Amino acid sequence: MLDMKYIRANPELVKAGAAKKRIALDLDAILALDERVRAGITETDRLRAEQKNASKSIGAAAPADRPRLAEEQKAQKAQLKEKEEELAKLQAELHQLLLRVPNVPAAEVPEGRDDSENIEVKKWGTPRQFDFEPRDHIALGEAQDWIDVERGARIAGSRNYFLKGDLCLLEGAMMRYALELMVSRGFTPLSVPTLVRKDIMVGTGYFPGGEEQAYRCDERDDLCLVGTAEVPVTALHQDEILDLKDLPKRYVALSSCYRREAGTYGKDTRGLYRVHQFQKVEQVIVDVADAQRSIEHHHVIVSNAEDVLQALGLPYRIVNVCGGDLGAPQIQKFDIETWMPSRKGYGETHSASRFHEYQARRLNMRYRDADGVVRVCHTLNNTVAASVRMLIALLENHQNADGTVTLPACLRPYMGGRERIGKPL
RNA sequence: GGAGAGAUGGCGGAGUGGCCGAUCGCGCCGCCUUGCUAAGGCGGUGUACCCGCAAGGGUACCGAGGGUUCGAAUCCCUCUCUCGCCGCCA
Repeated sequence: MLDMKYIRANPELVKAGAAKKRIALDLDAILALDERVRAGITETDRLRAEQKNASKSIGAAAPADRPRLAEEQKAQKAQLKEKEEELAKLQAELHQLLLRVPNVPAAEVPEGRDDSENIEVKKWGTPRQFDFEPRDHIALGEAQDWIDVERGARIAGSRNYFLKGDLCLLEGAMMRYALELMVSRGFTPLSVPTLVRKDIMVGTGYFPGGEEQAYRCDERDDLCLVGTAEVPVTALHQDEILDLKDLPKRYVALSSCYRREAGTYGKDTRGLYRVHQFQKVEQVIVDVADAQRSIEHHHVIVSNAEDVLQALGLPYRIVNVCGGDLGAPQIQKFDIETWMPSRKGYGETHSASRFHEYQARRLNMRYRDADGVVRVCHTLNNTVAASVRMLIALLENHQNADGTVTLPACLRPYMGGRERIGKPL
């Protein structure tokens, strides 16, 4: 959420930002409503002050006079109540509108309508030239009895799966490697709730707007399944005023992630590219409101992810996500796409976002700066390693002609020291 | 799931209808006293919003939301959370 004061001071910037993101926004309606709200506040404050003074003088008056004076206050009270109700309604309306005002994208975000216009900013590694006919991860996984999508679907519907045997272990190995790498870099590991209250979904910017993508248990329990550990981790310090000396906060969390994938029928139906549930290690940074420091953190969290991919020996590219493909909350986003032979292309495995105070303001997460002034934090996050999508890349890129898969050195300690998995087919 | 106790400022802890945005203590900040240290004295010390060029003024907030009242931290209702007890489950 943007600060109303900022919007008032920079309406053209906000409008241009929404336009760059291709998000419809009637800012003038918001500005007009804001005027009415402020006038309402001034008015109710004045009436309340009168009311308070009158009450005080009743308390000070002779007891005999009090009933008469109290009687006279009743009309005032009714008027105040009416104004208050009117104001509360306007404020609620304004708040709802503000929740939908998109964050202003950075100047370095490219113009563009959709992901086809994202700009590649880096490429690492060379897609492997196979001297045999490579299998895709499903063919390989089923032949090795590593993947069972049929029973997954029977038990939980389409886009659900079982991982078995060494692939199950490999998933754990990759998660553990990613987690430990981040811990070695000073990130605090967290085990987090994956069911969160609806206001946390609002606080992190997923609601309103993303309701269709979330599994919801809120009818009975007001809880939603998170699509990423970003949600509980970013919200960890909700409603807190943090000490400057404790910033930045660096967290890493492994969690299950749940996505409804509404509106993707017929898209990526083969294999495990698009699934309803997966494991992910996520990194989150909370720091002071300093644009330059946010940019530095952004680079760091991207390079953390790059280090994982490089250690895994997976070719990837980084794209600077264009305005039209950017979500409402982000200032800027870099997606990392990993080479997947079966797609004959790069598939998104990481998403590094910079928010400035958009999330922190909604979460009411602040800190006291060196001058003692309370300010709203900045937040960022990025994937470290995402299961299934990166398992696809691992299996497909590192497969051998005989159907075995060579393990990257960094994962071997987590796989009993083995160099490869799978039986010759 | 059942019966109970509690929730006040950074912390501790008063406060049972008007003099309470809240005594006091600790902590913290500033100044002062005192060779140093220890100790002491004085003053200050929440968040948000509105009006104002500013100085300043105003409003709200005592877990959350409603209610009673001219007036609520204080009375009533609902909810949440915390703590310990019983039951159930792991």
